[in-house]
Amino acid sequence: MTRRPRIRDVAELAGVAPSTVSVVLNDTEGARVAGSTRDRVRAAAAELGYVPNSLARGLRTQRSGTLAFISDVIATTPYAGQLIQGAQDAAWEAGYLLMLVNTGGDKTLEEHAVRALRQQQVDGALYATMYHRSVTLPRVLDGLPTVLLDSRPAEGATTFVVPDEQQGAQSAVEELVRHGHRRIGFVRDLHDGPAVDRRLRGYEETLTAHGLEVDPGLVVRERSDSAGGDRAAGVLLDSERPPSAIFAFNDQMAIGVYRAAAARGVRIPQDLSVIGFDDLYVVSSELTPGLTTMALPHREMGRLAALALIAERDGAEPAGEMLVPCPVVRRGSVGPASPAAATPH
Amino acid sequence: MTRRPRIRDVAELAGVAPSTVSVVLNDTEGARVAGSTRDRVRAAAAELGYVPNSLARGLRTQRSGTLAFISDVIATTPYAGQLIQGAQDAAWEAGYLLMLVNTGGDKTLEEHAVRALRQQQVDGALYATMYHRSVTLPRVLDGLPTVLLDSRPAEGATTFVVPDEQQGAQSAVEELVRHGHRRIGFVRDLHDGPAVDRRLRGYEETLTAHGLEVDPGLVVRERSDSAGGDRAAGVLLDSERPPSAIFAFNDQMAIGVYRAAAARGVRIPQDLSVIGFDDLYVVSSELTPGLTTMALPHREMGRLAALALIAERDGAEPAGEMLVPCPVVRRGSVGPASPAAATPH
DNA sequence: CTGAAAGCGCTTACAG
DNA sequence: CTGAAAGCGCTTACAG
Repeated sequence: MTRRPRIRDVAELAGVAPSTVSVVLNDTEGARVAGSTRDRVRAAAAELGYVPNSLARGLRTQRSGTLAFISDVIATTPYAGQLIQGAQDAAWEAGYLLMLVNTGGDKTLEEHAVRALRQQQVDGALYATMYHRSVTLPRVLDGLPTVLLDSRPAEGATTFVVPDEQQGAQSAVEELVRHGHRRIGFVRDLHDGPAVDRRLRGYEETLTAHGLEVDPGLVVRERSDSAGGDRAAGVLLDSERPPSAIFAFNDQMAIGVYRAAAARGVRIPQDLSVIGFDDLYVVSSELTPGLTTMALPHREMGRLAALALIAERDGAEPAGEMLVPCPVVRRGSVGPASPAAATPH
Repeated sequence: MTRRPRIRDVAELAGVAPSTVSVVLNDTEGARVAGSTRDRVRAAAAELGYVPNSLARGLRTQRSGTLAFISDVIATTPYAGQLIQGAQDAAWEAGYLLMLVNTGGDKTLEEHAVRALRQQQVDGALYATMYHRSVTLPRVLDGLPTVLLDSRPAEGATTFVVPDEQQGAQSAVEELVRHGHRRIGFVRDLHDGPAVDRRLRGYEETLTAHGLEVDPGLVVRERSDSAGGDRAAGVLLDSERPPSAIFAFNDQMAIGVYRAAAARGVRIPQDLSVIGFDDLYVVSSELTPGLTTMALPHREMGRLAALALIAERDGAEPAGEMLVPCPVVRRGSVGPASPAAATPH
């Protein structure tokens, strides 16, 4: 393998100075180069297969053309890929490449990693978390343009991109109301957090907006896994006045709702409508009937975050909170409310 | 934010030349520097929070300290994370950072991306695919140390890291034989490929090794999704002499096996044992009973690939084929063979 | 044991 | 319209 050509090789072949090659290949503003010279330079570069060395360029311009993608354990979840994909696509279009680091939530590793990333002169950082939560940025990130992905800053005014949880919950409930449901249960996570808080608010406000009663007895707290969903739905289905529809905090809990229904001979969607959240596709598409659920717009979030980061790096004002809408994905778990709804048989 | 310190700043503070700082901080071989000088340099570096600029270093040393991770659509599958995580961990330990590019299988994009990556002077490339298959490396990669991840080279002697499919199938069948099964069905993918070919061979050879009949009627070809698994298992369960156990090509097909069994009143594992492949955890752990399956060692594969790549970059001979064992993950779908096995009731 | 010089491969004022 | 020079921040022979 022969050595890669340098700018000087192109200059010699074209019979010009290296600086002229640089100016031509970069289309430098305000530099006047004769058309014939341009052509000669371009031809020479093409002939040699010249590709500029980004390290040398970065050293000179103080821009590396790379962005850090730092995440806790995100890359190991099924969603992560979309977040990365979206960020990468937007970065790519703007001429940036992503340097990836997964910290596994280890703060010491995180600090070392950020140091290594800064050493590589990344132009900015995307800081992503596994699910929507509140975080404190590590100090090593100080001074580097940073955008949070799927989390919000516990302090400070860092730009952040998160799903519009409240709108998602609102759309979910409206989907049910539209099908005639009037008593709608909500099986929620045990713990509070940005996601559950906003989904709960969206649920309550939408009920109110439609003149429906907000019955605390219809909201059951449980662990946010399928077993928890099973138990929570059990409480609802076994109550005096069972709901005709259940909105599950997430798809894992929705699996449990299916189980609770099956155990009681309650059919979905004939006797009970179910709507989930997250669109964990391996789950939602494999259930019978398929689960109607709110999708988390990970790809779009990744795109927007990268775009915002690049803009800030280029001097734009921090964008602050960026909410990305969650679209409904209709499968088969929502049907019309029937008078006999949720009555065990 | 004040400008980051350069090596000259450290040198001035320590009262030495920049070259001495470099030698001390890099622990350069064969360079004799007085202990007291070393201490002064280290103290000065620490005081200023000095971090060398990798771009400048890379320009000089012709090593960027970065590795490319190129994949088709891998980052969007649940497995991808582990592959990346393993590669990243190993790279990190060796002082490398990963630059990620997802091509989505687009060859034009791939070519541009590789060019950009080479422009960034990556020291080597990991080329990963979504599932075990045969690939032809793009020419733009010529001359760059490369290791294939989860795929094998259609031509050439590129080092590649893949799961040991045959051993996996062997372990799966032995797990069933150990439980007394003698008639074991195999529901396989419609198409041939490195994975299915080797799993089939492992299945057949293990049966033979145990003196069991290899009945072509026990191998059913279908689409490798749950619907396909459902149909294939149906054929097996409805046959004259149904098997007491089914080995599914992958977990998606295993879901279908569960469905076919349920539809016929065949209980798992009492009447029928099932073992899958892939350990698609969202699936395998949510089924009832939990699915016993062969895990794809993605994390380990990522580790080994990165290690092999770095070794080659450092002058080692290409390692060729690297097989990584697939461990069995026991849940609840394998039980003892019973005489009444798989008899519908 | 330590320092001065050259050079990695670019880009950017600055001359002409 | 084009070229010569300086410099980005390091490391590496080479002197001394």
